[in-house]
Amino acid sequence: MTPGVGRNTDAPAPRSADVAHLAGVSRKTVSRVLNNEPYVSDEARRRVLEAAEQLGYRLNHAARALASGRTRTIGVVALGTAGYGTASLLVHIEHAVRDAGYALRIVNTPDGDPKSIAGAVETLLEQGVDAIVVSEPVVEGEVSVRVDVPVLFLGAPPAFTAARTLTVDIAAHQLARAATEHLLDLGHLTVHHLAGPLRWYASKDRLEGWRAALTARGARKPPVVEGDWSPASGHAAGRELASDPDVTAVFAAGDEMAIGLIHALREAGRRVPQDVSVVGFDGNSVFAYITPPLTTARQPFQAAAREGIRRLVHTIEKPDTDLPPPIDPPIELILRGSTAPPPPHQG
Amino acid sequence: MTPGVGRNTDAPAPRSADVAHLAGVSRKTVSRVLNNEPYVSDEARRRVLEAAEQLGYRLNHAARALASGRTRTIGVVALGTAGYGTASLLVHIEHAVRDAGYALRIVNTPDGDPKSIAGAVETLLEQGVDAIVVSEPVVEGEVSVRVDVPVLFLGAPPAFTAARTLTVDIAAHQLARAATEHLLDLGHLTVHHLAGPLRWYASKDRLEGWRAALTARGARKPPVVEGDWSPASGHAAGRELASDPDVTAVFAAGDEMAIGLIHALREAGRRVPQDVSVVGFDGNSVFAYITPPLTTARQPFQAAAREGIRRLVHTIEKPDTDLPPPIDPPIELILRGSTAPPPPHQG
DNA sequence: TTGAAAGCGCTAACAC
DNA sequence: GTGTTAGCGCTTTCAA
Repeated sequence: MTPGVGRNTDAPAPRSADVAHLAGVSRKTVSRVLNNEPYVSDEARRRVLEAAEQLGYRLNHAARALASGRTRTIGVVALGTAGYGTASLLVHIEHAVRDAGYALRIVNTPDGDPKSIAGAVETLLEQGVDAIVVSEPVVEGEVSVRVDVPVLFLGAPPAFTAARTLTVDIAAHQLARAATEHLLDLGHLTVHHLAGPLRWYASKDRLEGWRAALTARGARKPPVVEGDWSPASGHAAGRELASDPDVTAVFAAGDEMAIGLIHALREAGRRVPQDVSVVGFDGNSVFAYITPPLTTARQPFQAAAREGIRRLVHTIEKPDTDLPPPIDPPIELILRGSTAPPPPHQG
Repeated sequence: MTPGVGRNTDAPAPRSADVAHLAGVSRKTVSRVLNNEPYVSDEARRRVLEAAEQLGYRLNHAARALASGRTRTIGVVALGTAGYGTASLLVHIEHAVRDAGYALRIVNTPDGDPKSIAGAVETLLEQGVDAIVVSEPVVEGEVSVRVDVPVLFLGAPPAFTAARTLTVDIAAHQLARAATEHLLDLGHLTVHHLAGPLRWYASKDRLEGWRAALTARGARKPPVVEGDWSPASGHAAGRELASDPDVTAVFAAGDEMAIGLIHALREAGRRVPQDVSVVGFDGNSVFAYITPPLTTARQPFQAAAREGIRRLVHTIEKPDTDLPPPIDPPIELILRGSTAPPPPHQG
């Protein structure tokens, strides 16, 4: 029963013609069966499947792509290095893509500036993809590529123009706002913000959510501190903020920066959460097990990936019909131990 | 200068024949230039490149693959969910693959049992790849697939037989041994072990490194506790171990399990590192910023990915020449604050 | 150093 | 329901 057993290993791989011959049908019928097309008798279908199995037949995707003009592959431009966020999003994208019956090509771009993104897109287009996913691109200038396949921008507005452009929000703005409001609700007079690199769209988005919350409550808007997503940058920011006694609450744009920040605060003798409250951003569950457990805003990576790929595949396969209505991603703030009411006011 | 500007967007994409025509050469010469083959005059090369640029020409990989039988693509069977280890390895593989001039296809397999791996390999083979990378497969039964491309097993022995099989070690055994020895050197009478799922090869490898260290020193071998890589499983294991006063040192097979473990120990009133020392495994730098900072064994992901892809590409391109000699991956134990000498003996 | 012809394995369009 | 014919865009002979 093991496919290929007994077949001479040096023999050329079987082609659809071999299957057709063995099944006693034409190549076209084989093709129909393999593509689940209608108008094939059950009997023919059965014989084809049996013959394919018996020969250990594997369809040649390159030939199919060449003949059909479609690759059944989705390309992803992944951003940044091995952070939890990127990795998590990628896993969910892979899953959604495979569920949809597509293959996945990935190109990573350590820095997501327009030029690198353009290069990555160009690479994917040349490799052959039916659509492209760009995750959280950095905004800063225009990307100029000729793109004739649909493009999905995850968690950011379009960074370049394509034939068909889709956008799926990851609700970062609302999450940032919810995180900030949580701190204000606890009684903090204001909330400081440790942002990601400000040239990243993701950073701006979170920053605006934070700012919107402060504006809505009429709270003072302290200057923003800029990090680079790394725990080291959070640590550096923490040293700075620790020296300012007015700082009682900080919203960090990433969990890892939050961890570095908390470490610096404690080194400076400021307790978390008794003296300073900290909220992170991402939702990595490992930070539930540190001391103090990190309160954080969970990004709905899975929902966003599913929804995005669903819309993308729809655009590939039924370009003329309307897209299904968007599903709003869930907003989830995970309350743990790093936040508390502010310390009593020290005249 | 922008490629494609001014070209009618609805016009068919230019083919190599169009480039040949514009450059005044044959299609074969265009092909030679694009593949960096010898025997092309500088003049012809220049004209071809210029024409390609002018037309915004993009080579069709599907056609090339069909004609040449080579895809210039490497497929990766990625294991597990979004852990730091997997993600980090993947990023380094992507980098190495791209440096080598290859494209990347990825199939993820949440559980790495033989059947899932066989399915993933089959999928990649059908999509078309020149080689396959299998990262840290689980051992448990045989995988039966007919594989006629070279396969690289990263951090584990071959999980199935292929035409050509390569192996690159991630030095987990040595790292586990070094981690255990570090604890013994501090004066601990023995070291407990929190392992990953024992059906994973990676778990067994680390377990054996731990056991080898104990054997070499003639230390008692306590029963192994089994986790599932998650911080929650580390936490559960920690509750168990905390109740045993003989436990003064634990080597955890993953950083995240170590974090959960430490949390449980502290909840039970056992201080880390004063009462119990803990060493993790992976090397995620964020855990340098928690309290206490985690001592851990850093896995040489980058070195292993580079070395593995280098050997794989050699096997694809020069199958008849000898492989370059293997480069031993570096062993790196990162000493931080979660380890200390054992507490004074309590008669 | 270059080119002409043949064909990679599949699907599209159209006949039956 | 099924088969026939003609390519998809490239590389591979092999000849010049």
